[in-house]
Amino acid sequence: MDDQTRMMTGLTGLGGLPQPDVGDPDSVRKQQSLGQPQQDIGDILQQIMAITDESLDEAQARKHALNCHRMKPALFSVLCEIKEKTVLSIRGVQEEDPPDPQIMRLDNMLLAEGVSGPEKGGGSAAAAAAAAAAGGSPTDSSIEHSDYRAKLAQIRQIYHSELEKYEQACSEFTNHVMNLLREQSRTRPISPKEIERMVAIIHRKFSSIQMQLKQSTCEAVMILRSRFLDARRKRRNFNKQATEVLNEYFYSHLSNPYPSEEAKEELAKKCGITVSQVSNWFGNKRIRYKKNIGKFQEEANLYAVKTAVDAANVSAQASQANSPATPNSGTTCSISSTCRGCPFLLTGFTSYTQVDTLHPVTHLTGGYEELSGSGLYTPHRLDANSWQDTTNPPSVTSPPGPPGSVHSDTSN
DNA sequence: GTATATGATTCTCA
DNA sequence: TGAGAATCATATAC
Repeated sequence: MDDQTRMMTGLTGLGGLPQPDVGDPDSVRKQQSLGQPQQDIGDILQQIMAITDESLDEAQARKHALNCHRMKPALFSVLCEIKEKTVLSIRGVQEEDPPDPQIMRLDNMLLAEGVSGPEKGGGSAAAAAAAAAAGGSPTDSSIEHSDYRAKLAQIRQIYHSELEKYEQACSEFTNHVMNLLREQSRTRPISPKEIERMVAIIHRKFSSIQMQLKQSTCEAVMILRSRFLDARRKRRNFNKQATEVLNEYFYSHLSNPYPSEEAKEELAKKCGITVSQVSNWFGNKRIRYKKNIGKFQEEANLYAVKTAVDAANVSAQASQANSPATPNSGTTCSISSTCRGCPFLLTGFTSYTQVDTLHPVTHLTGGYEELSGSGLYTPHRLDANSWQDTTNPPSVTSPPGPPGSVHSDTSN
């Protein structure tokens, strides 16, 4: 007799079903000789199906009868035997799966974006960094920042609530299956290892749902991020005063318009923009100036005149303030606020004004040049080694500004 | 609506 | 890493 037949014949006698006594080998033989095993199986299945419609009490009673059946130990041992054989085929399944790389990627991303993990940092930090890079007015940045944070918090909330539901459903189903298995373990051999494996299978099934949840959350974050980044691309022109400050610096350092980090910071502060925006501005300005010097001549003239007028005003104030005996005793540079502190002497500057208003740009190169060791400084003249003639920024060859000067062309 | 100006981004290079 | 160069995308002027 094969295992299945043994099992089935064993089952026919269980549960108080109206079957011949299977405990009696003669009876079984009689049955088989009658050629009715197929019919019996059909009947048994019918009866099993009917069990679901029976009342709980009846089912309990049958279960009790089954547990107390004198054939139970025999059936159990048969099942154990079958199990012993079949367990070999499922051994491979028992090996632990490595963590799904896709889930790991999603987890890392959600963590980095601040959706999972601790509430602080992550996304808000990313938003802060992005907002800082966005530039514009601080108010705008903070509005965008808070908007981003609010939306991210919303995503986070939905994610956690869905995750909670998922975990609850998963644990409920697992418990249910475990209870069923425990229950069944009274009538068939189920090892704790098997229960564990079953739980793992359930978790695997559920993890695909979890993956979907994580994936859609990531997508939502990506969409939010791209919208936020798109918003960053929305360009706003700097205000007039900021542009003037930058232009003043640029044209007054035309021989070497590469502000140092300190100068950039100072300019950024003065203009109400970020240091990277200052860098962008100078990068764009240098390229565009170089490409079309002619076009910028007018602008250069404008700033030359402006700086000359400013300087004249400063000199007038200085001569009023200073002793009449020393009319040219070193006023500070007024080309731009960033130049203040440079001993841009009136003599040098007067000549600068006269020359450059008559012959602009070609002579107006900004920066300071020491007059043959005299200690007096005049604006630089454009020379062959100037940045405008080379692809790369000039090496640090321009004359150093006076001590304490903030000019980058003298310090970098 | 089109041309131009301009701030930002991306890529390459030293 | 900073700069040049090309390019994108938007603002602004007409």
